[in-house]
Amino acid sequence: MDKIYDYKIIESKWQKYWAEHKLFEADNNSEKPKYYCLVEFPYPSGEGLHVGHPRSYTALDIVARKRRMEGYNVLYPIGFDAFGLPAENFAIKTGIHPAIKTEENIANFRRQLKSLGFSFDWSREISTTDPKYYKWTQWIFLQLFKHGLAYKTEMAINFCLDCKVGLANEEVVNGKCERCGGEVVKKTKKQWMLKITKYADRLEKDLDDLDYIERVKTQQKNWIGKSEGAEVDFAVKDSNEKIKVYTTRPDTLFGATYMVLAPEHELIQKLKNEISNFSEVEKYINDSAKKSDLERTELQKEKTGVELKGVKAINPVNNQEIPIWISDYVLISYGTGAIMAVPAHDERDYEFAKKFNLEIIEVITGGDIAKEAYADINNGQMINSDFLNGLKPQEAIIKMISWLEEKGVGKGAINYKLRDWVFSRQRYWGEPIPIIECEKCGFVPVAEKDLPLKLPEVKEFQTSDDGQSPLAKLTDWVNTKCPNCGGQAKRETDTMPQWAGSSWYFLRYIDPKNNEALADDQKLKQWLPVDWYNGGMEHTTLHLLYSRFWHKFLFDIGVVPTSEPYKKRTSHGMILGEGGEKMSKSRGNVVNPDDVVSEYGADTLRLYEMFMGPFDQAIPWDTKGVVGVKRFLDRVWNIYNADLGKIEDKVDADLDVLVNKTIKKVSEDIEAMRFNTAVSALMILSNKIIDQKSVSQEIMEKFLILLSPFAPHLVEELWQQLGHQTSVIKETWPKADESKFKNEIVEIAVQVNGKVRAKIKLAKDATEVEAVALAEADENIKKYLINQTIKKTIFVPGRLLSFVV
RNA sequence: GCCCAGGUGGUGGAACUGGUAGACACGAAGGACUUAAAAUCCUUUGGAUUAAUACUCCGUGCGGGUUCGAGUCCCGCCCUGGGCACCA
Repeated sequence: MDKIYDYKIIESKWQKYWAEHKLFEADNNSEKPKYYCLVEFPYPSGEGLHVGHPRSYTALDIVARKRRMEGYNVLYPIGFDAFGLPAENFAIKTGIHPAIKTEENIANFRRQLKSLGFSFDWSREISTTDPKYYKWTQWIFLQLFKHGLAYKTEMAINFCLDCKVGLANEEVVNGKCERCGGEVVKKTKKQWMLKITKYADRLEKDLDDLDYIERVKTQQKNWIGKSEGAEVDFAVKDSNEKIKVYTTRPDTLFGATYMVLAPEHELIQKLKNEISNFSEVEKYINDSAKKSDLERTELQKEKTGVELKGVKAINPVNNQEIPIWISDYVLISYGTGAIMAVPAHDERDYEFAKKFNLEIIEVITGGDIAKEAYADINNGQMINSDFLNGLKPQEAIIKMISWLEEKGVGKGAINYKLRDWVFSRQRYWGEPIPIIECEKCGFVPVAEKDLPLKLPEVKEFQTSDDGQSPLAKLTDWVNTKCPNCGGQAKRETDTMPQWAGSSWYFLRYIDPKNNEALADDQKLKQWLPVDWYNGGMEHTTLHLLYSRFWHKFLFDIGVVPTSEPYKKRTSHGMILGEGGEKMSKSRGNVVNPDDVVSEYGADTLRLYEMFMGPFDQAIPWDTKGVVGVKRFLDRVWNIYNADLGKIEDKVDADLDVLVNKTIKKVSEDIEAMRFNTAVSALMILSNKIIDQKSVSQEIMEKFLILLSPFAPHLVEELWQQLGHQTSVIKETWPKADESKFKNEIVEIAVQVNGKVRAKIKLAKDATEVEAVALAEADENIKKYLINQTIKKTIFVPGRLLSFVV
């Protein structure tokens, strides 16, 4: 009687076995080389695991399992990033404390993750909401504060009207809130900020030495937005004031015919008395302040502005008097908040100058400035530019910068688009910011011995209408003594953003129970850096950038031994709904992993997600494809348990060649994240075994080892059936014997004038002479070669033979 | 507008540094088993032509080019997805 592949029994049996034998626990005292695999820990939402999660987790599970068999001491941990809005919103609706809901969700996630058989080291599980964990999140914040990298400032921030919460620039997408899609307006608020800009240079430069996929590197570089140029001072006529501008095109200085200040520029108020039309100017300033980010970017069709009448600026290169305007196309937050306008060679300035009839002076040849601005920096030569005339723009830049420096009116300068990180949230479910504000002493950190500063209990979780955190209502908690002078003081009531806990979690896995330090020095040295980190593209400019920043800071103060956290970063594509659209409850196309596991088994789900398509690409879910993969596993089971094959003591040259090729292919594909073709290679091998009706024990074992990272439960069961007492994890990953397929018989193409006219079979390492002889004997080839002279013969061993006649 | 990916059968996708396009899988069609169905197994499956799974022709978004040979390289376009966006 055939034995049935009962995946439910098999999968729970082996999950239990792995846990009981602690097979996946990383060893802190091992002689083996270490390997640290990391996946982004999930936010434990109420909906449970998404089928997208296992895509990433299975991929690195495969890597982790392969590394163990290659003799590494592997750390593959998991935890939960559990602070955040959904649990809080649920609390607002139901009154159930976020901690309770979060605990429940984590339990569900843990169950789901375990049901998929990932080789996580569960003994190191962490949650960012655990006070023993966030003690160290707060501790890092205090170090940032002590080193002047955390500061509170009044500034215009992005404020989501729906969430009633301040947002980091990174969290605003197309003028809308990244999380809820609500309208985002500018609001002036006192906010805690982190000086990530201080690290802009290193965050960009150090990317070069990292093994990150190229897309991630370019996205981070674009976000950091480094640009090189010059700062130039323009004097204000009859005044001691100067207008400092940043430009990437100092070569065009002779073409600067007017200046534009951002409406928020401080100089406008200073020059109040000299500006004859100040009421008009003031009106413009107020109008643009009212605009939301969305309006300001949407209204980009028509430029607006007002001239500051009564004041003029002086162009330092030619002492020309030029008008000063204000306009909201100049941003206060970039560069110096003021520009020199060169309408002939900048599109925006051109548009503005045309609208307000301002002078346009061409200083580079090559364009037609009667029609449009000519911004090409690589062509043309300088004109109307005194000492720059005749130079190419790139040469002119160098000459101009040294001229500016010589005259003391400017210098070479670098600018970044990156802005400081808004770190306050007026929310309950986050880490309290451990700062006390004392009337006398200012901002005083909570003493390190008093950490963690626990999140107090509240009755209401709602942010107040004036945008205050729910903590602000707890007067007993808020009013406290200054740790410094003992006087009356108030606690900070804002909490940290969700990105805080995830900025360092990979360090805690290394030593998750340590209460004396965020992790032990020796252990950090043992495990860092993370060797391979996989996660979503959506975290490239948020989590990934933030955690690199924190890590660099921790490195600078001697807490961690490496300047970068992650050696290698890869990214998985999204899994879309069956119609090719994003999975969402409203579309009703959500696939629940629990259903797939119960209907087809964990091994099928894992294998399907690896097989469905290129790992880094977005792919729609296809239940039919799941069925196909399940059939494959059924057949593998039936090789031994039904009559599809026999295990025999035999030598089979064909299978021996194929198994060695498969070893090579699967090994290489896993490293290159080509899981789909690795699975296909395994299918080809199994089809061949079934085709031959029998297989030797040795080849079957090699096949099972190759399959084991993908479908570990099934393989463990079969491994046991083959007579083994220990887990397949204890085996050694096989090496391909390339000599086995060196002189395999292959079919090669014979071309005449580039067209395939015949196929011939010969040994892979056959010589050209042998190949030509065989080809010329072919009837069809004869037809093409008759009455022709062969001009040239091209032979690619193992591939093709080509005659040119 | 700029910066990344990408465009291959009915579908998801393969194709090493330019070397047999369509691996593997899904779907479909036909057959076997079955009282029947499901499951399973076998065969076929880019298009045209054909008795033929012989030969030939066409075929990797479009138009050119380089080459004995182009899905792959070069030039010029079109389209899709993602990122950035008045960043001076």
